[in-house]
Amino acid sequence: MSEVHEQERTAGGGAGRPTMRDALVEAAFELFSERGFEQTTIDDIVSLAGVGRRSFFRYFPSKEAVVFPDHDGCLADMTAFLAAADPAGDPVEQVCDAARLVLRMYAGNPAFSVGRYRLTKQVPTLRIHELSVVWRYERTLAGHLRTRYAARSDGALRADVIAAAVVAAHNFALRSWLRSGGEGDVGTAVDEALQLVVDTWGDGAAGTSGGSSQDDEVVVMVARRGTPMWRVVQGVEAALEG
Amino acid sequence: MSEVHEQERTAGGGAGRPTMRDALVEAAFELFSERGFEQTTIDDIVSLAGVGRRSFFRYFPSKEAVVFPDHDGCLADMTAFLAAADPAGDPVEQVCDAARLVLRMYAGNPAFSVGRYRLTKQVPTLRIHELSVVWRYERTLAGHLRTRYAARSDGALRADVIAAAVVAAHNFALRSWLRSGGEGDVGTAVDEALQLVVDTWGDGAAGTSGGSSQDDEVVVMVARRGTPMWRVVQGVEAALEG
DNA sequence: TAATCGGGGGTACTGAGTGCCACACCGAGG
DNA sequence: CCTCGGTGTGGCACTCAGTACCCCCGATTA
Repeated sequence: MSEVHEQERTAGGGAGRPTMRDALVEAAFELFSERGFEQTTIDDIVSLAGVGRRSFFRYFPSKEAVVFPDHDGCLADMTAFLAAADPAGDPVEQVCDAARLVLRMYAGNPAFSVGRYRLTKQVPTLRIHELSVVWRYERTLAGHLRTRYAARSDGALRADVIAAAVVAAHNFALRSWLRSGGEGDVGTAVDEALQLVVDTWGDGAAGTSGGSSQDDEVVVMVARRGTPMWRVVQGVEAALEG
Repeated sequence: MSEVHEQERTAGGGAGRPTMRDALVEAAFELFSERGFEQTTIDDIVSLAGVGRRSFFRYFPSKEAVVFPDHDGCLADMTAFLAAADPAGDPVEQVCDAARLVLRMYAGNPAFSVGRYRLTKQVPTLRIHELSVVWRYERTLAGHLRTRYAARSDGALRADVIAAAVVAAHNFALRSWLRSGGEGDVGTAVDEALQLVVDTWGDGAAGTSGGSSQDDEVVVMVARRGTPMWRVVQGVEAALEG
């Protein structure tokens, strides 16, 4: 199911009819890659996707958001993962595993990730938007570490520093892989990078248990009446990916 | 001279007539604090400042940039500081000192910094813009560390991780101080926070020399014909602050 | 068939940001 | 004296992102 989900998210192909959200993402990337981000207007995207202009903003809060359609769901995944983490385990290992969730998302669609990287690298607006995405991941990791280090006097400081270090190490390996065009094994590269953080900040030798058992079959999405569509979709995506 | 510069930068007061840039910053903050950032239009700002609308964008590239009028100059200061750093010194200590340059800027105008913090905290657009500002600092620090760690096999990774850790520690102490309304000594708080980074990543016991001798009297600003005004201003500010 | 509800389309509007031109000022030179 | 080039500024018009509002259509229910 996870693979089908990934497929629908970016390519829109598969068995069923592609959703409007997928059609918008596909049309946007087609135009962005051929004529650039700033040279493409919302009207261009919606006319290619064959939908109304108003519908674009039902699924994406801004023009930049369509470039990162999967991060909202991944952030929710990370939050759920950390909430279910073993309270006795090494928190540094846990946030490293949480970061690996993001990596899996990138590695799941190498072509899409590399194309987005090339786009993001040369469009300042997208680079800034990506910063806000990364920032939310970092704050989520820091929040988890803060609760675990609550007993320490410098707990909050340690939490912020370790979260920043984990994100930096993760991004270092990820960007190196993206720069190479998606060649080689990202997984081990990220493992090596995160190892540096674990060696300096981790507990030392903790049991690598941390088993997470999520076996839910039914997904419930609760939202206020009037909630924008894109927020509902991200909630559903997050729930489905668990 | 540095103090006069700080004064002119935010309050516009002092001996000489306030520049147009200062008038715009002052008018913008007056309106932002009384009716909010999003409720204030560029027309409101320029009409209060008594200048034309077109002139605003001559000095600031966007509406958000007027909230951070001093960071461009501070970034140039940091770049110059690191370029003049002792090649034999502890690079971790050096980037910590570079981060202290940013702190000095905040501590130089507590009222302005606290007001901006309150504004930034509750306006998403400004929070994102601040992220891009912090990101440029972090990349500058990482660039310095990369050249110093070029010999190590994991030099680039270490550089990115340490830069992220320094920024996180710096921001931890700074935000705590800003949240308190500017009470207490930020300097020692940042020192304590950065000490955690130095203790884990620094050389251990290096000589605290790092003397920087900048005694230039003449400032030369070179720019292409047609360079936007705000870029020229940021260059001059950066040169004057050295 | 009428009523209701929710998703989608269309229209008009606000406001940020840009390009272009006109005007005012100022020093240099005929 | 007038002219010329350069520079800083204001004004006008334009594009486009994002939003508010209303209408249409299809599906469900009485």
